[in-house]
Amino acid sequence: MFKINYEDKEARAGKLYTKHGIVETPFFMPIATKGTAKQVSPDELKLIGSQAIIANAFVLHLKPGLEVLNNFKGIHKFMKWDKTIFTDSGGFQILSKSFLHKADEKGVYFKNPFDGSKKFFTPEDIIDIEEQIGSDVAMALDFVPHYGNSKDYIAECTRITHLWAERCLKSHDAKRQLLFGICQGGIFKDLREKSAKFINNLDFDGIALGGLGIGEGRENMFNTAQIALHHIDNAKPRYLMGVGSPEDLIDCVGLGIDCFDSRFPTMNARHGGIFTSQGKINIEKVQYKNDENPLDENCKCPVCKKFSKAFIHHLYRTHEPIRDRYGNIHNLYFIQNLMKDIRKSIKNNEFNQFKKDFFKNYKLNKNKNTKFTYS
RNA sequence: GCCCUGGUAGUGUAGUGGCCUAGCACGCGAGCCUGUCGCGCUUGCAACCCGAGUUCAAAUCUCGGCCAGGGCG
Repeated sequence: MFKINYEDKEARAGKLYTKHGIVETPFFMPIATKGTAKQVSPDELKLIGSQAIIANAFVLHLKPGLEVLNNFKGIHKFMKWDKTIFTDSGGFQILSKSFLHKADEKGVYFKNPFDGSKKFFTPEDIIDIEEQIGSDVAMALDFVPHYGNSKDYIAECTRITHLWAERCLKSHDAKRQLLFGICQGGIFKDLREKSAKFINNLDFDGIALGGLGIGEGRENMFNTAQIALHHIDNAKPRYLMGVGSPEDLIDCVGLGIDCFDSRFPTMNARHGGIFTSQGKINIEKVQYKNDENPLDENCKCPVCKKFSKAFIHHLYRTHEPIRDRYGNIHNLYFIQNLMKDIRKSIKNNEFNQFKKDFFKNYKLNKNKNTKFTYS
């Protein structure tokens, strides 16, 4: 169940009710594909302000496997996270050469990257796995095309996504967990509209926008999200999968998105990219060698409370493993704090002013439309 | 004093006459990362100990010097 409590133009603040608690929206989920956020413990995630995380059903089904998870009566008790857990279906792994063997409208042939074995999964299989894992919110299996695939191909992926969506819904036990559907369509207006309408018309508990943030660039992403949102019920929670960066989160909340997840904060942290109120910096640069200030002057995270830029810089330069923890904790805290501020500003009807103030200080990267490819 | 061996980016190395405007790794600099298998990706910087020869052509061969390591006295 989802309830909107405040609206400020398109932006909304509300509550998503799940079996493991209420999630205040809009919110961001750290990624815990294998049942843990990289380098950060559940207790720390709570301190950081995370209300929910997202794990990966397909990956967990490979390791540790459903038998183990069933012995623990589900993922929550296994990983010791008693708040909300989403599970991604594995649809995104279709983009990955190391996972995908082939896919057609019957289902997906996934490779097990650990031992090379191939196995066929129907949408029903995936739903069954997600139910057994015991997440609070399951994601439907979708067929994610690469950015840059032909329109014909993307139309076909979208068609299959729709077939799968219906089958996921049909086989899903609504009493056990919430189920979100995912629209596709690439950045093609007609395909995206059609897909948003189709998924919206099914009885999902939430609607996700999939296949974005994969190289199309900010402008295409915003335009596409906006197009899709026109055809999605206002009352349903909207989830933009795979986003993202501080700047994208703010802008997308402004479009009316309630829910996000992304590896962006943690992946950046592992590569030296640190979020600050002035913009993203690379902590490995020499200019921080003697900098006694915290990573971000305005941050109250445990890392900023204690350490200097110079020390963190040193940890990165010397490849000390703990640098990943500090970087991840800071970046995740930065994002959770941002979401908290965003929620507050919506409640006070000051979202636009908040956004303006944020971008006054936050320097955007020069190259915003860099393409990258999954392998 | 004599003999041997070796001197290639900051470091470690590849290269024994033309394929070397010298390769690789680490380093240093710049950029990137968006439903994570990934301490990753892209790109730039930086060297043939010195001198004289041989040769159409030398990091590579010869001679002298300097330096380092080893052996003999």
